[in-house]
Amino acid sequence: MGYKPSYAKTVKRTGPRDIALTEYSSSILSMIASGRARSRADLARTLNLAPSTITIKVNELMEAGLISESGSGSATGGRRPMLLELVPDAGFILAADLGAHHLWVGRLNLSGNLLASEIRAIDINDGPGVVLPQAAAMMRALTDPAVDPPLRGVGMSLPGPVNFAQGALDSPSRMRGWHEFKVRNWLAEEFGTLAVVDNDANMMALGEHTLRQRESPDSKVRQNTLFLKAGAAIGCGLIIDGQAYRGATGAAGDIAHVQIPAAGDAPCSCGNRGCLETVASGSAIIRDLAAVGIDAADVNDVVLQVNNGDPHTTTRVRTAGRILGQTLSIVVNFVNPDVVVLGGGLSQLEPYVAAVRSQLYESCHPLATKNIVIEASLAGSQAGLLGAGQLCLRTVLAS
Amino acid sequence: MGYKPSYAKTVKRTGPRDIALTEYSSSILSMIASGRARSRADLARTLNLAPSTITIKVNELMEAGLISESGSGSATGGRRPMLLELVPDAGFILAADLGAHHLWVGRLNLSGNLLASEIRAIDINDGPGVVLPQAAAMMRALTDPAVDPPLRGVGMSLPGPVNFAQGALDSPSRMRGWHEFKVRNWLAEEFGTLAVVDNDANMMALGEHTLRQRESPDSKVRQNTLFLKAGAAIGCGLIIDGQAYRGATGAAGDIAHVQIPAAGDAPCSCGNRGCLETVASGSAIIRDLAAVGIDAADVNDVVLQVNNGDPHTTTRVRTAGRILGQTLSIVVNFVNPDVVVLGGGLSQLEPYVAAVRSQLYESCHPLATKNIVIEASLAGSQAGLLGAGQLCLRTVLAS
DNA sequence: CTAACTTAGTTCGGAATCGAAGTTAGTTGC
DNA sequence: GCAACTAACTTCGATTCCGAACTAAGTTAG
Repeated sequence: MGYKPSYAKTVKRTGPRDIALTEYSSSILSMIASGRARSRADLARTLNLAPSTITIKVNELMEAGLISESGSGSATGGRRPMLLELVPDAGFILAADLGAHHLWVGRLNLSGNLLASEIRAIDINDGPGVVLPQAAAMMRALTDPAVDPPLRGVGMSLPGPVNFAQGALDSPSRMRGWHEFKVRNWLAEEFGTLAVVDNDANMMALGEHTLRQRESPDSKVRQNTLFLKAGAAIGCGLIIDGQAYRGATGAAGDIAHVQIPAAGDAPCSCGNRGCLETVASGSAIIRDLAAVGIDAADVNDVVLQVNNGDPHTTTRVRTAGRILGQTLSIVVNFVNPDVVVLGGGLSQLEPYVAAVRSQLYESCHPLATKNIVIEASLAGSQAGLLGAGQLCLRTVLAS
Repeated sequence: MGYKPSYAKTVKRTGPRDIALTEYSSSILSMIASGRARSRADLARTLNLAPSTITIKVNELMEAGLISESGSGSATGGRRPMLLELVPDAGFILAADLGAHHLWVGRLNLSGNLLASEIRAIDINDGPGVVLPQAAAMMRALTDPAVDPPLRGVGMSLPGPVNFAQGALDSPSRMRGWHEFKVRNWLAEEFGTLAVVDNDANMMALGEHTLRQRESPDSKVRQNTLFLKAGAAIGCGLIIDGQAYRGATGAAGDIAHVQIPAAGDAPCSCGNRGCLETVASGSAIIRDLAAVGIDAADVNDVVLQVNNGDPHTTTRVRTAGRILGQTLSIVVNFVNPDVVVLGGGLSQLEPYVAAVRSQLYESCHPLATKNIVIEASLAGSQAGLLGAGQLCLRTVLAS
């Protein structure tokens, strides 16, 4: 056979009608799905293609039943654009957000909208042999083979360091039995479809970023987002140029296990001592509250107590925010993002967000905070599920 | 009028022969100049174009006198590639590396090779009105209008935070008179050509990265480089995907003014207290040595003393390296680069490099140091000049 | 040393993309 | 409420770029 061009540009695609689509067709689908472009003119700008080319491609995709027009947008001094969307029932995506103690699954249409979801308490330490079949069953419960459009892919968010290329966790702490278990392959075989897995912070970052892009498609310049997940644990996801940045070995975004002076030599789940996570995370707060006789089972309890005005808890949360802000400022200085988003359970607390924000403004170089936006997550607890769906969607549409 | 396509693909280019070159022609020139591709087959892979297209483009460029074949490379199991290079005298580039106390200028051919250079002591605090004309005169001294090929561009490395879009410094400490002075515009007007300026750490990072790419064109995967410049001051440049990463406001890479415990509340030139730079920089070492009666005028003196085996200085240098390594580990964990390069005067000292390296291995997450390379700069003191030339070259060839 | 394989580069017809000019449909300012 | 402007989208001929098949020139294994 010999000649296998890596620059191949023509791909076959199965869909409502089998039709040959060119390279750019999948980019177009990706752009529409992720909200990076909403009209033909948008597409021409974003993909750097001639408007005439876009017309042809869009017509092909519409004839193939993959996209459709969905009314017109608002004018900006000229003719108003025709908005485009993926035909919602040309297929669907299943997504799962796996935490230490919860399993949240959802179903999304090809526009990346969450249509249904289900949550259940689990113990991650039961290992993949128990947890993954549970997840699969819950996801299947959201489908009905008799009437469903085709399943296009499955995405899963995992609460530990993920080797993205392998589709597996790499030495996660507090996740017995998961080390190097090929989660992605398992999902792909189980559902007989494309699957993607990534670290929860990355997924949440992507989910949040996509949501923000859709909310304000005008401000297309804000493409560098730093997402900090502060729940029971601390994690960080980075979006550079609209895409998840994973670094050389997929470890990028680690910030929880930085040694900080305020932590003294408190032992950390990672095996080291004095990590940020032993002071600024939800677990650390809960531990410290227990020491003074205040009972909180999980981060939600902490949130409740602060909302009820408990002064001790509020002070502790504020301290955690300030310390996190100090460490985060190093990273913000270095990465110089457009947006810093605070997610995870603690981000629901205004005192926490305020503490992080003010500490960032104090500790960062003025140039780094010049036009920065520091806000709590818009996606909230859905961020992980949305991100897992979004990453899956992008992968599906790009393949 | 009216229709100004931003996706325009056909550009005119002045050269030995005026000829219309397509979009890809400039990419080809860039790739060859930066060493990212050395043969037609390389170009096809790197640019994701069909080999046939490359043939056509390369022939055009050769007819236009911009590139030429330069012998054949070594075979890897098949026919050996014909190496391509920019015709050295189709033009040249001037570069300048400006420091607090030195001004180093150089002349490069279109292959990015340094052909001649000149260094002089200056005082940056004389301001742009004095220093820039000096620089221009020194650069002119490297040219001979009678016999030279055309000057294609000028690049300058600046020792402070640069707003890249503006081409000016933004609130540099210890650089009286430079704030918001439009250095790039000044150079462009002075030489009547394209000009680029950037922060010294970014320039050095690019110079080093380019050099490494040429040394081992086989390992094309190492595209994420973190370059740490440790001289009198500390700076950091980041190469992501082969290109300088500057962040939202051009402030990316700042690491010198992180507050660290070891610094206590030592005052820093930035106005804050307790910055990394007050402990781990060359200036800090010189200051501390003076306090115990050891005289060192600049970083070179420190280097000499360590090489002469002065135990006190060596210990101090090792301490600086360890402290730097601690802070750097936060960034290395977060960015997860393929390569960490140590540059600047202190990087000539094996004890310094060893201290940083061992501290990084100790403090970083194992996943982040899995395949990492931590080395002293190959470009050495030329890094800044090479980088300034390289960035200029890339800009020229891409325009 | 030959056969099988691998990699580099070329040729040429056909398909994909472009660019200019035009149409449609708004906004803005007087 | 009209003229001038701006933006979105389409049409169609001209051009570019691709892909398959080919030549060229090496390596490897028996």
